Amino acid sequence: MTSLKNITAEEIIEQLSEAVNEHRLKPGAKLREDEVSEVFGVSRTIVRQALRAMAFDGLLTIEKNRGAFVSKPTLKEAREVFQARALLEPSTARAAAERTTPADIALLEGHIKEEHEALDRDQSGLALKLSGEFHLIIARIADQQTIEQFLRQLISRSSLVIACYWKRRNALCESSAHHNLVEALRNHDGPAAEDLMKGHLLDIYSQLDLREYDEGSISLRDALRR
Amino acid sequence: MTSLKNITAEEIIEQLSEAVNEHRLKPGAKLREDEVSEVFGVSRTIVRQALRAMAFDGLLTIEKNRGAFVSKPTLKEAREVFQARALLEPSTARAAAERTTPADIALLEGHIKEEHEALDRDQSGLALKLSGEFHLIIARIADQQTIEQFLRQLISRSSLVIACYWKRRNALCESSAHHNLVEALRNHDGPAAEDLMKGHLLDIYSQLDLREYDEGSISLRDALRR
DNA sequence: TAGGCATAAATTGTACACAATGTAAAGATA
DNA sequence: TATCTTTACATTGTGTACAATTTATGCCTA
Repeated sequence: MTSLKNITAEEIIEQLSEAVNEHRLKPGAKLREDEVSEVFGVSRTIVRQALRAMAFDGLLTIEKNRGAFVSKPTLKEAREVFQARALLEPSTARAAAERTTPADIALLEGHIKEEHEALDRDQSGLALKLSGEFHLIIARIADQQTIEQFLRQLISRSSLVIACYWKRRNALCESSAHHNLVEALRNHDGPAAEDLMKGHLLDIYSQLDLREYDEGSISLRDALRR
Repeated sequence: MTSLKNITAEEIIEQLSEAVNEHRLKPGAKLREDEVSEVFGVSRTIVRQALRAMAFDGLLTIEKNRGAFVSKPTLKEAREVFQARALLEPSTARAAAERTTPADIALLEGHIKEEHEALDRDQSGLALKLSGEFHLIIARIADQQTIEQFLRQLISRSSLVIACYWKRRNALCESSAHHNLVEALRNHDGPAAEDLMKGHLLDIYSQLDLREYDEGSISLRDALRR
């Protein structure tokens, strides 16, 4: 797959991040340094760089002397991720609408097509990754690199949130939200794009099961006695 | 100052970040690994961890094989930083207003007092750092850790922007913006807090000199002939 | 003297060895 | 048998040596 020479830390980050975003690596999974270094054929030094970088993005959690694990967002973090997205993305969509070019439209439509194909093949992980990329492209169209970087983190974390809190496990629903957004962008209709994005995020949020539950050790005792 | 034993990467990050935020380390300054490791009495391994972490926050820029430099924001980055803050901070201030406790008010007022004292002593770097922390405290009051982390980055970068693009060099103006914000928080007046924050950010932004300028070698020739 | 080339010095990048820590297994004691 | 202790193993953390690269220096030539 990857040519065996000179794998950089960035390439490892890329591949591991993709695996997390596609739910091939699930929250809680441990990434042993030796294992990763063998897989990619590099020294632990490079692997450590990659793991630390991913920890900065919130994808991994590094526990001292214990190792790197795919992050498990808490309920609070899950809510915060979508609250932050709700602040950043609608305005960004509006800004994008005012700058969208025909080439951008073509790119977005190609992306939507790939999403549909992935869903048809029951590759829900791939579809989820593509769906996240769709949001990133909008930030790129808006030509907002700073916001794009924050969104990259937030969207990756959203993938973790979905892995942990999605209501109906195997049903990643097909919606026309992305299609409608592209229409608004094509028409350079900023306010519409903003509203659609706002609604789209609320829609995703509403499909998460973010009810409180007991995490305390007291309920553990109860759970074990049946 | 710091006890000489077991300095961690986090402590180095803390101290170097503070130096950048207070403009003791200016944009473009180089941080040699050997030098830093001698100053803190640790090995290069630890220093590299710290430098990389700061690069993730945008405080430093690491150029391959050349080293770590305090970042110089471009005009575009400067604008983006304040555009991002404009999206995040007003809403956060409103949320904070609804949760502010008397203890929070006391903390904020103490902070403002320190700011004034620093300005009176012409410690503009210190005043700037304190001013940034004020904004962070509001995010903390709002109990939004995710946004707080983004803001931490944005505020540090704002410090770099101010170092590069502030109109009147030695005049960091005393304003009542922070005081007015505290009043809104004390009254649990969310909408007022939101508006005040919006205006405050615009105010800072307007004091930056973000006009386009020629960076090409052509204008250099002109600049030298007088 | 200015420019370019070769060499030497300084600095960063990487691999690896060893130390520190955590984890699992085996044994002892009640 | 259950629990605690001890021991061995596995894994991460850090310092250091060396390689790769950049930067500075001196020399040569036109």
